[in-house]
Amino acid sequence: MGIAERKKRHKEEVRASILEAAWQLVVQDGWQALSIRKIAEAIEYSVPVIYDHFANKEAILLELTKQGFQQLNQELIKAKNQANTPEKQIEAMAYAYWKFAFDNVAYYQVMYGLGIPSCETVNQISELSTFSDLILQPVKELIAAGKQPNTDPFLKLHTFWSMLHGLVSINMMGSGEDKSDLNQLVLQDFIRGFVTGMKS
Amino acid sequence: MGIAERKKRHKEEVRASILEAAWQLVVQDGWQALSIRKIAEAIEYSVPVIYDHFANKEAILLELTKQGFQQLNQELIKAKNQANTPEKQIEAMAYAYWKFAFDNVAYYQVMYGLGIPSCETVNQISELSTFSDLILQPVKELIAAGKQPNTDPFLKLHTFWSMLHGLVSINMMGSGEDKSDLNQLVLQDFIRGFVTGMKS
DNA sequence: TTATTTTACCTAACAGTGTTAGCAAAGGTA
DNA sequence: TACCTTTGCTAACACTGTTAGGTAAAATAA
Repeated sequence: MGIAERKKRHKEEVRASILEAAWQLVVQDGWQALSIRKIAEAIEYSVPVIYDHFANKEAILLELTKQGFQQLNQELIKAKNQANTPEKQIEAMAYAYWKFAFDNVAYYQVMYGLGIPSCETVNQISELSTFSDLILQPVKELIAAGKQPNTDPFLKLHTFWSMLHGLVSINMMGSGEDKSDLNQLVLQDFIRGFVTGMKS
Repeated sequence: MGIAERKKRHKEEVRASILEAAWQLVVQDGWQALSIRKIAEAIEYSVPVIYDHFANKEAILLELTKQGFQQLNQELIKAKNQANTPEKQIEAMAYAYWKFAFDNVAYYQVMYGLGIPSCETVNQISELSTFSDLILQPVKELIAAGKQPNTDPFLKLHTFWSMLHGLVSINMMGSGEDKSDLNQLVLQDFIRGFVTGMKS
C-alpha cells in the first residue's frame, strides 16, 4: 500500500511548504504582515487547505517559535562545545544567544515579543527544556566549584535567561542609533558579573 | 470669544474619553481585542471621529505607552524618595519597577511587548528620558563612591533597565505555574549583584 | 468495468478589522 | 436671512481569520 504513504508524504510536503512560505513572509515583511491568504497564494493552494494542517494562525506561529528555539539550541550547543571550562561555556553561550537574536531578528520577535506566545502556549514548547538543560549544566558545575555550593541552579538559570533576554529586547527596540559598542560592553559587563557572582 | 475655548475644551474631552475607553478595553480584554469600532461604541461617537483626534490606532497605543511610562516614573520617584542612600534607592526602584509591571500587566504589555513600539515610535516617547534620569542619578553617586569611578554610568543604566525588563518579561510569559517565590529571589539576586558590582 | 465511497480541494460566505470618501446637519458669522 | 465652517454621520473599500457546503477526482468495492 504505497498509496497511503505517498499521500502522507505529500501532506507533509504541503505542511512544510506552509511553514516555509510563512517564514519567508515573516522575514520579508515582518510577522505583522503575515496572513493566511498570503500563505495560500504562496503555496498555490486555496485558503482552507492551510486549516487541514494547522488549527489556526497561532499554531503556525507556534511552530515557527519551535523552529526558532531548535535553531537557537543548535547555536548554543556549537558554542558550548568550543569551550572547555564552565565559565567559558557560559560566556560563549551568552554571545551565541546574542548573535542568534540579532542574526535572526524575525525569529526572535516571533519567539518572544508580539504577545502571541501567551501563558498557555509558551509551555507547549518542548524545546525550552533542552534550552534550559544546556545552560543548567555549566551553571551547576560553576556552583559546585564555587564558595556557595548551596546556590539554587534554577535561580541562576532564571537570572541568566532573563537578563540575556532583557539585554536583547531592549537593544532590539531602541536601535534608532547604532550603539552596538555600548551593547557589547553591557553584554560583557553582565557575563562578568554573572560568573563572578557564582564563584565568590 | 469663549466659544472657541468651549469647543477646544470639548475636543479635549472627547480625546480623553477615547484614551480612557481604549485603556478600559485593553484592561478588560487585552490589547489584542482593542478595536476602533469598540472605542467608538464606548464613547458613543461614530468611528471617523476617532480619526479627528488620532492619526491611526498605533497613535492611540503610543499615547497609552506614554501614560504608562508617566505612571511608572511616578512610582519610581515615590520609591526613590523613601530611601536615602543611592543603593537603597536603586533597590527600591527595582522593586517598584517590578511591582508596577505586575500590578499593571496591561500597561506593561502595551509599553513593551506586542511589536507595536517599533524602532521609530519608541524614540518618540519623551518620558523615557525622565525614566533614564531617575536611575542615572543614584547610579552615578554609587560609581563615584565606589572603587572604579571611571565606570560609564550609561552602561550601568542600560544594564539595570535591560535586566529588569528581562526579569519581568520572562516571568510574565512563563506564569503557568506560580513561581513568585523564585522570582523574588531572582530579583534580589540581581539587585545585590548589580549594586555590589559597582562598589567593588 | 461499473458503482460507491472517500479524499482533496475549492468557492463563497460570515464576521470582524483599520481607514477614508462624501454627505447632511448643526453652529457661528456676516 | 444667507453664507460658510465645523462636526459628525453613513457607507464603503480593502483587508483580516475562519468555516460551511459543494464538486470533482481518486481510491475502493462489487
